[in-house]
Amino acid sequence: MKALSQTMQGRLPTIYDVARLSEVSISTVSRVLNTPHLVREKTRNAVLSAIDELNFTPKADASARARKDFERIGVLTPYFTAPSFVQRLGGIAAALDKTKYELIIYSVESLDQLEGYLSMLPVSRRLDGLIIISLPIDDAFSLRLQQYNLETVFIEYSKPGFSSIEIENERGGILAAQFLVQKGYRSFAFLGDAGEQIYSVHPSDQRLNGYRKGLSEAGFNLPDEYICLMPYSRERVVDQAGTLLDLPKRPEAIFAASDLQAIGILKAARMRNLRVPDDVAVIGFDDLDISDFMELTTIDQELNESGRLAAELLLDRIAERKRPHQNIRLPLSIVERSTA
Amino acid sequence: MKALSQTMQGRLPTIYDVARLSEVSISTVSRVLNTPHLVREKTRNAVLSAIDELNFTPKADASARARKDFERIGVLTPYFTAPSFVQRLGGIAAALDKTKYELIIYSVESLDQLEGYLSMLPVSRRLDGLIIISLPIDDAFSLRLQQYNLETVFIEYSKPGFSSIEIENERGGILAAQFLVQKGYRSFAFLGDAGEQIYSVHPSDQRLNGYRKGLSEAGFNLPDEYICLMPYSRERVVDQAGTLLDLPKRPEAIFAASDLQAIGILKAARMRNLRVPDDVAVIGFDDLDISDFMELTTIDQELNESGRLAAELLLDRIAERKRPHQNIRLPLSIVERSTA
DNA sequence: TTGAAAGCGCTAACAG
DNA sequence: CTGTTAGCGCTTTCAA
Repeated sequence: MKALSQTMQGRLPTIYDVARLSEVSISTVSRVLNTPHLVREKTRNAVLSAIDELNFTPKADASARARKDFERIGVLTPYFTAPSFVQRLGGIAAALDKTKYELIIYSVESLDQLEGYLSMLPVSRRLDGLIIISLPIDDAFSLRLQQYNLETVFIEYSKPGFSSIEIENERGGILAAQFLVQKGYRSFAFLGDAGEQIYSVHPSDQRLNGYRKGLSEAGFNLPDEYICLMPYSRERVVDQAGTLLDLPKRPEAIFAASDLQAIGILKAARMRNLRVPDDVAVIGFDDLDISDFMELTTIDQELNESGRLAAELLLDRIAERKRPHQNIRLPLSIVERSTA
Repeated sequence: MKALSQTMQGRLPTIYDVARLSEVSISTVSRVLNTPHLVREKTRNAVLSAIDELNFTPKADASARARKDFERIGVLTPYFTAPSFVQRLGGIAAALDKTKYELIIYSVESLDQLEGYLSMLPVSRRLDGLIIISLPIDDAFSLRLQQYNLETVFIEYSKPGFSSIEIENERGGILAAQFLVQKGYRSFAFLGDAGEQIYSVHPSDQRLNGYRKGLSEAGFNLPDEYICLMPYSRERVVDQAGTLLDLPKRPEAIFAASDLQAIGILKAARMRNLRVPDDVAVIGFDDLDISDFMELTTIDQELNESGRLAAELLLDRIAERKRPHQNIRLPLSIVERSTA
């Protein structure tokens, strides 16, 4: 026993281990497992007790079972630790919680890595389902997913033939504009993403379009100097927000394409001793958990719910392949707090 | 193509078929499946299209058999979406990133669930290693982990016979006290956890002890009315923080056991139109990503690094079982920003 | 970046 | 009845 645990070094026991312990050949062990009636009782019992002692399970069993059902759901996501992604993951984890499925996270940090995953995940096929967050997938890859029958749900993206959870980004921009106008602000700015990250979805532009549209419907326009598009990076948010605040004619209200950017504006405002919302009003987009703490007025896009729904859709389809695909649009709503 | 389908005559395709069709060796096919980044793009594409053409899927049991390990690292964690845990996870994910290991997250939300995982994980044994975050494990379970040879590293907890990453919580409290005293504040309060969550680690008490010790060494004391212990819940943080601020003699400085609680105090202060740090100074503990945005003065406990180190320790031991266990104490440091 | 070759854990044909 | 041995399809050194 002691000797054995040393030779096994943390591996699972194999029939070789059982054979050694019971002093027979591996064939005999195999026979005990498969055709026990062909083995003399005495030998068989010796083998069986060795099996017990080692807590042996034929690896093939596990694998054979696994062929029907891996009990694994994968999530392919960029910016794995950014708050908005975490909240979606939280929703997914919650939906998977009481099920048999494990949650595997594939964190994507480059286009290469994304393509690597998309090449191998469907083929190696050790997943029952896949959730892809905020990642645009080209046809070649989505075809693969279908060909290999890997059930997939998209969040913040969609593709014919797949279920998806999305929001109406343009509508969000319109909502922001309407809200700010109705609150009485008269000049408007926008802080959004420059969107140079080619491999991930960037809804900032659509939000900007909606914002512009909403403003113009109300008779306002959005001058180019009041539009600040920046690469997504925490450090520079505050600086960039500053440029908007330091404009000769400071805008009365700023719509940020994300809460993190809105919070950056708040910080920049504080550094300049500007009062929010009196000197400058700020509205964000996301409604992160922290936004409540910040008293940030924002647009709730139900991040948690998006994850939970995606997982539920996935599980439903896995359980019953004939269930139709669904393309869900989550509602957006203004959460009025104290920054606008 | 026709020739091929004849040679295959009704069998399922294997990597040999793929190799023949794409005119490479089986090793290369295997690499495309498992480590695509190690294969030249042109070769990879050739193999992939052969795979598609044959509709090849690797046999799970054959792979499982040939694979010497599971290529899976599990993380057992409570509060999976709380910022401090996310940051640790981020560190772990970063350390695992260029390796072959997948990251499986087991989110723990009750004592029952924890015990379930601790019973199953070592036995079903489909992990190469396990990282346990902020969860106290009793002897029966830790014995199980060792018995089944599941390599494990603890974060924010330790156990003889295991590697661990910890910080000196009491020292953190002392640091906070020294810092506040040296900044000239004269009356002090504490906001921490009531610690009723029996299944997870609660370092708040030790931080309080250190705080008390540091204050008393400087000749100050910490009256009971100035100690507010509350159940960990986002909603109530602000209310509870409020009670401290509404005290007849408001404390000049408050040390919060976590940044989230500190931010709660900030919000409560803002609601009362109190200036920070002039009317009340606030220092937190953690140094979350958002704390920088909040300009929160706090104690950095290197959350990212804790995750990264844990993963590295684990990988080292997995690669070489004889490597000694390590019990690492991460340094703490004051990050002075504008709230104290 | 690739290929040759030696396993992985197990089954099954064959010999004794 | 039992042991030897040759695969199964795949992964993984090791060299080239």
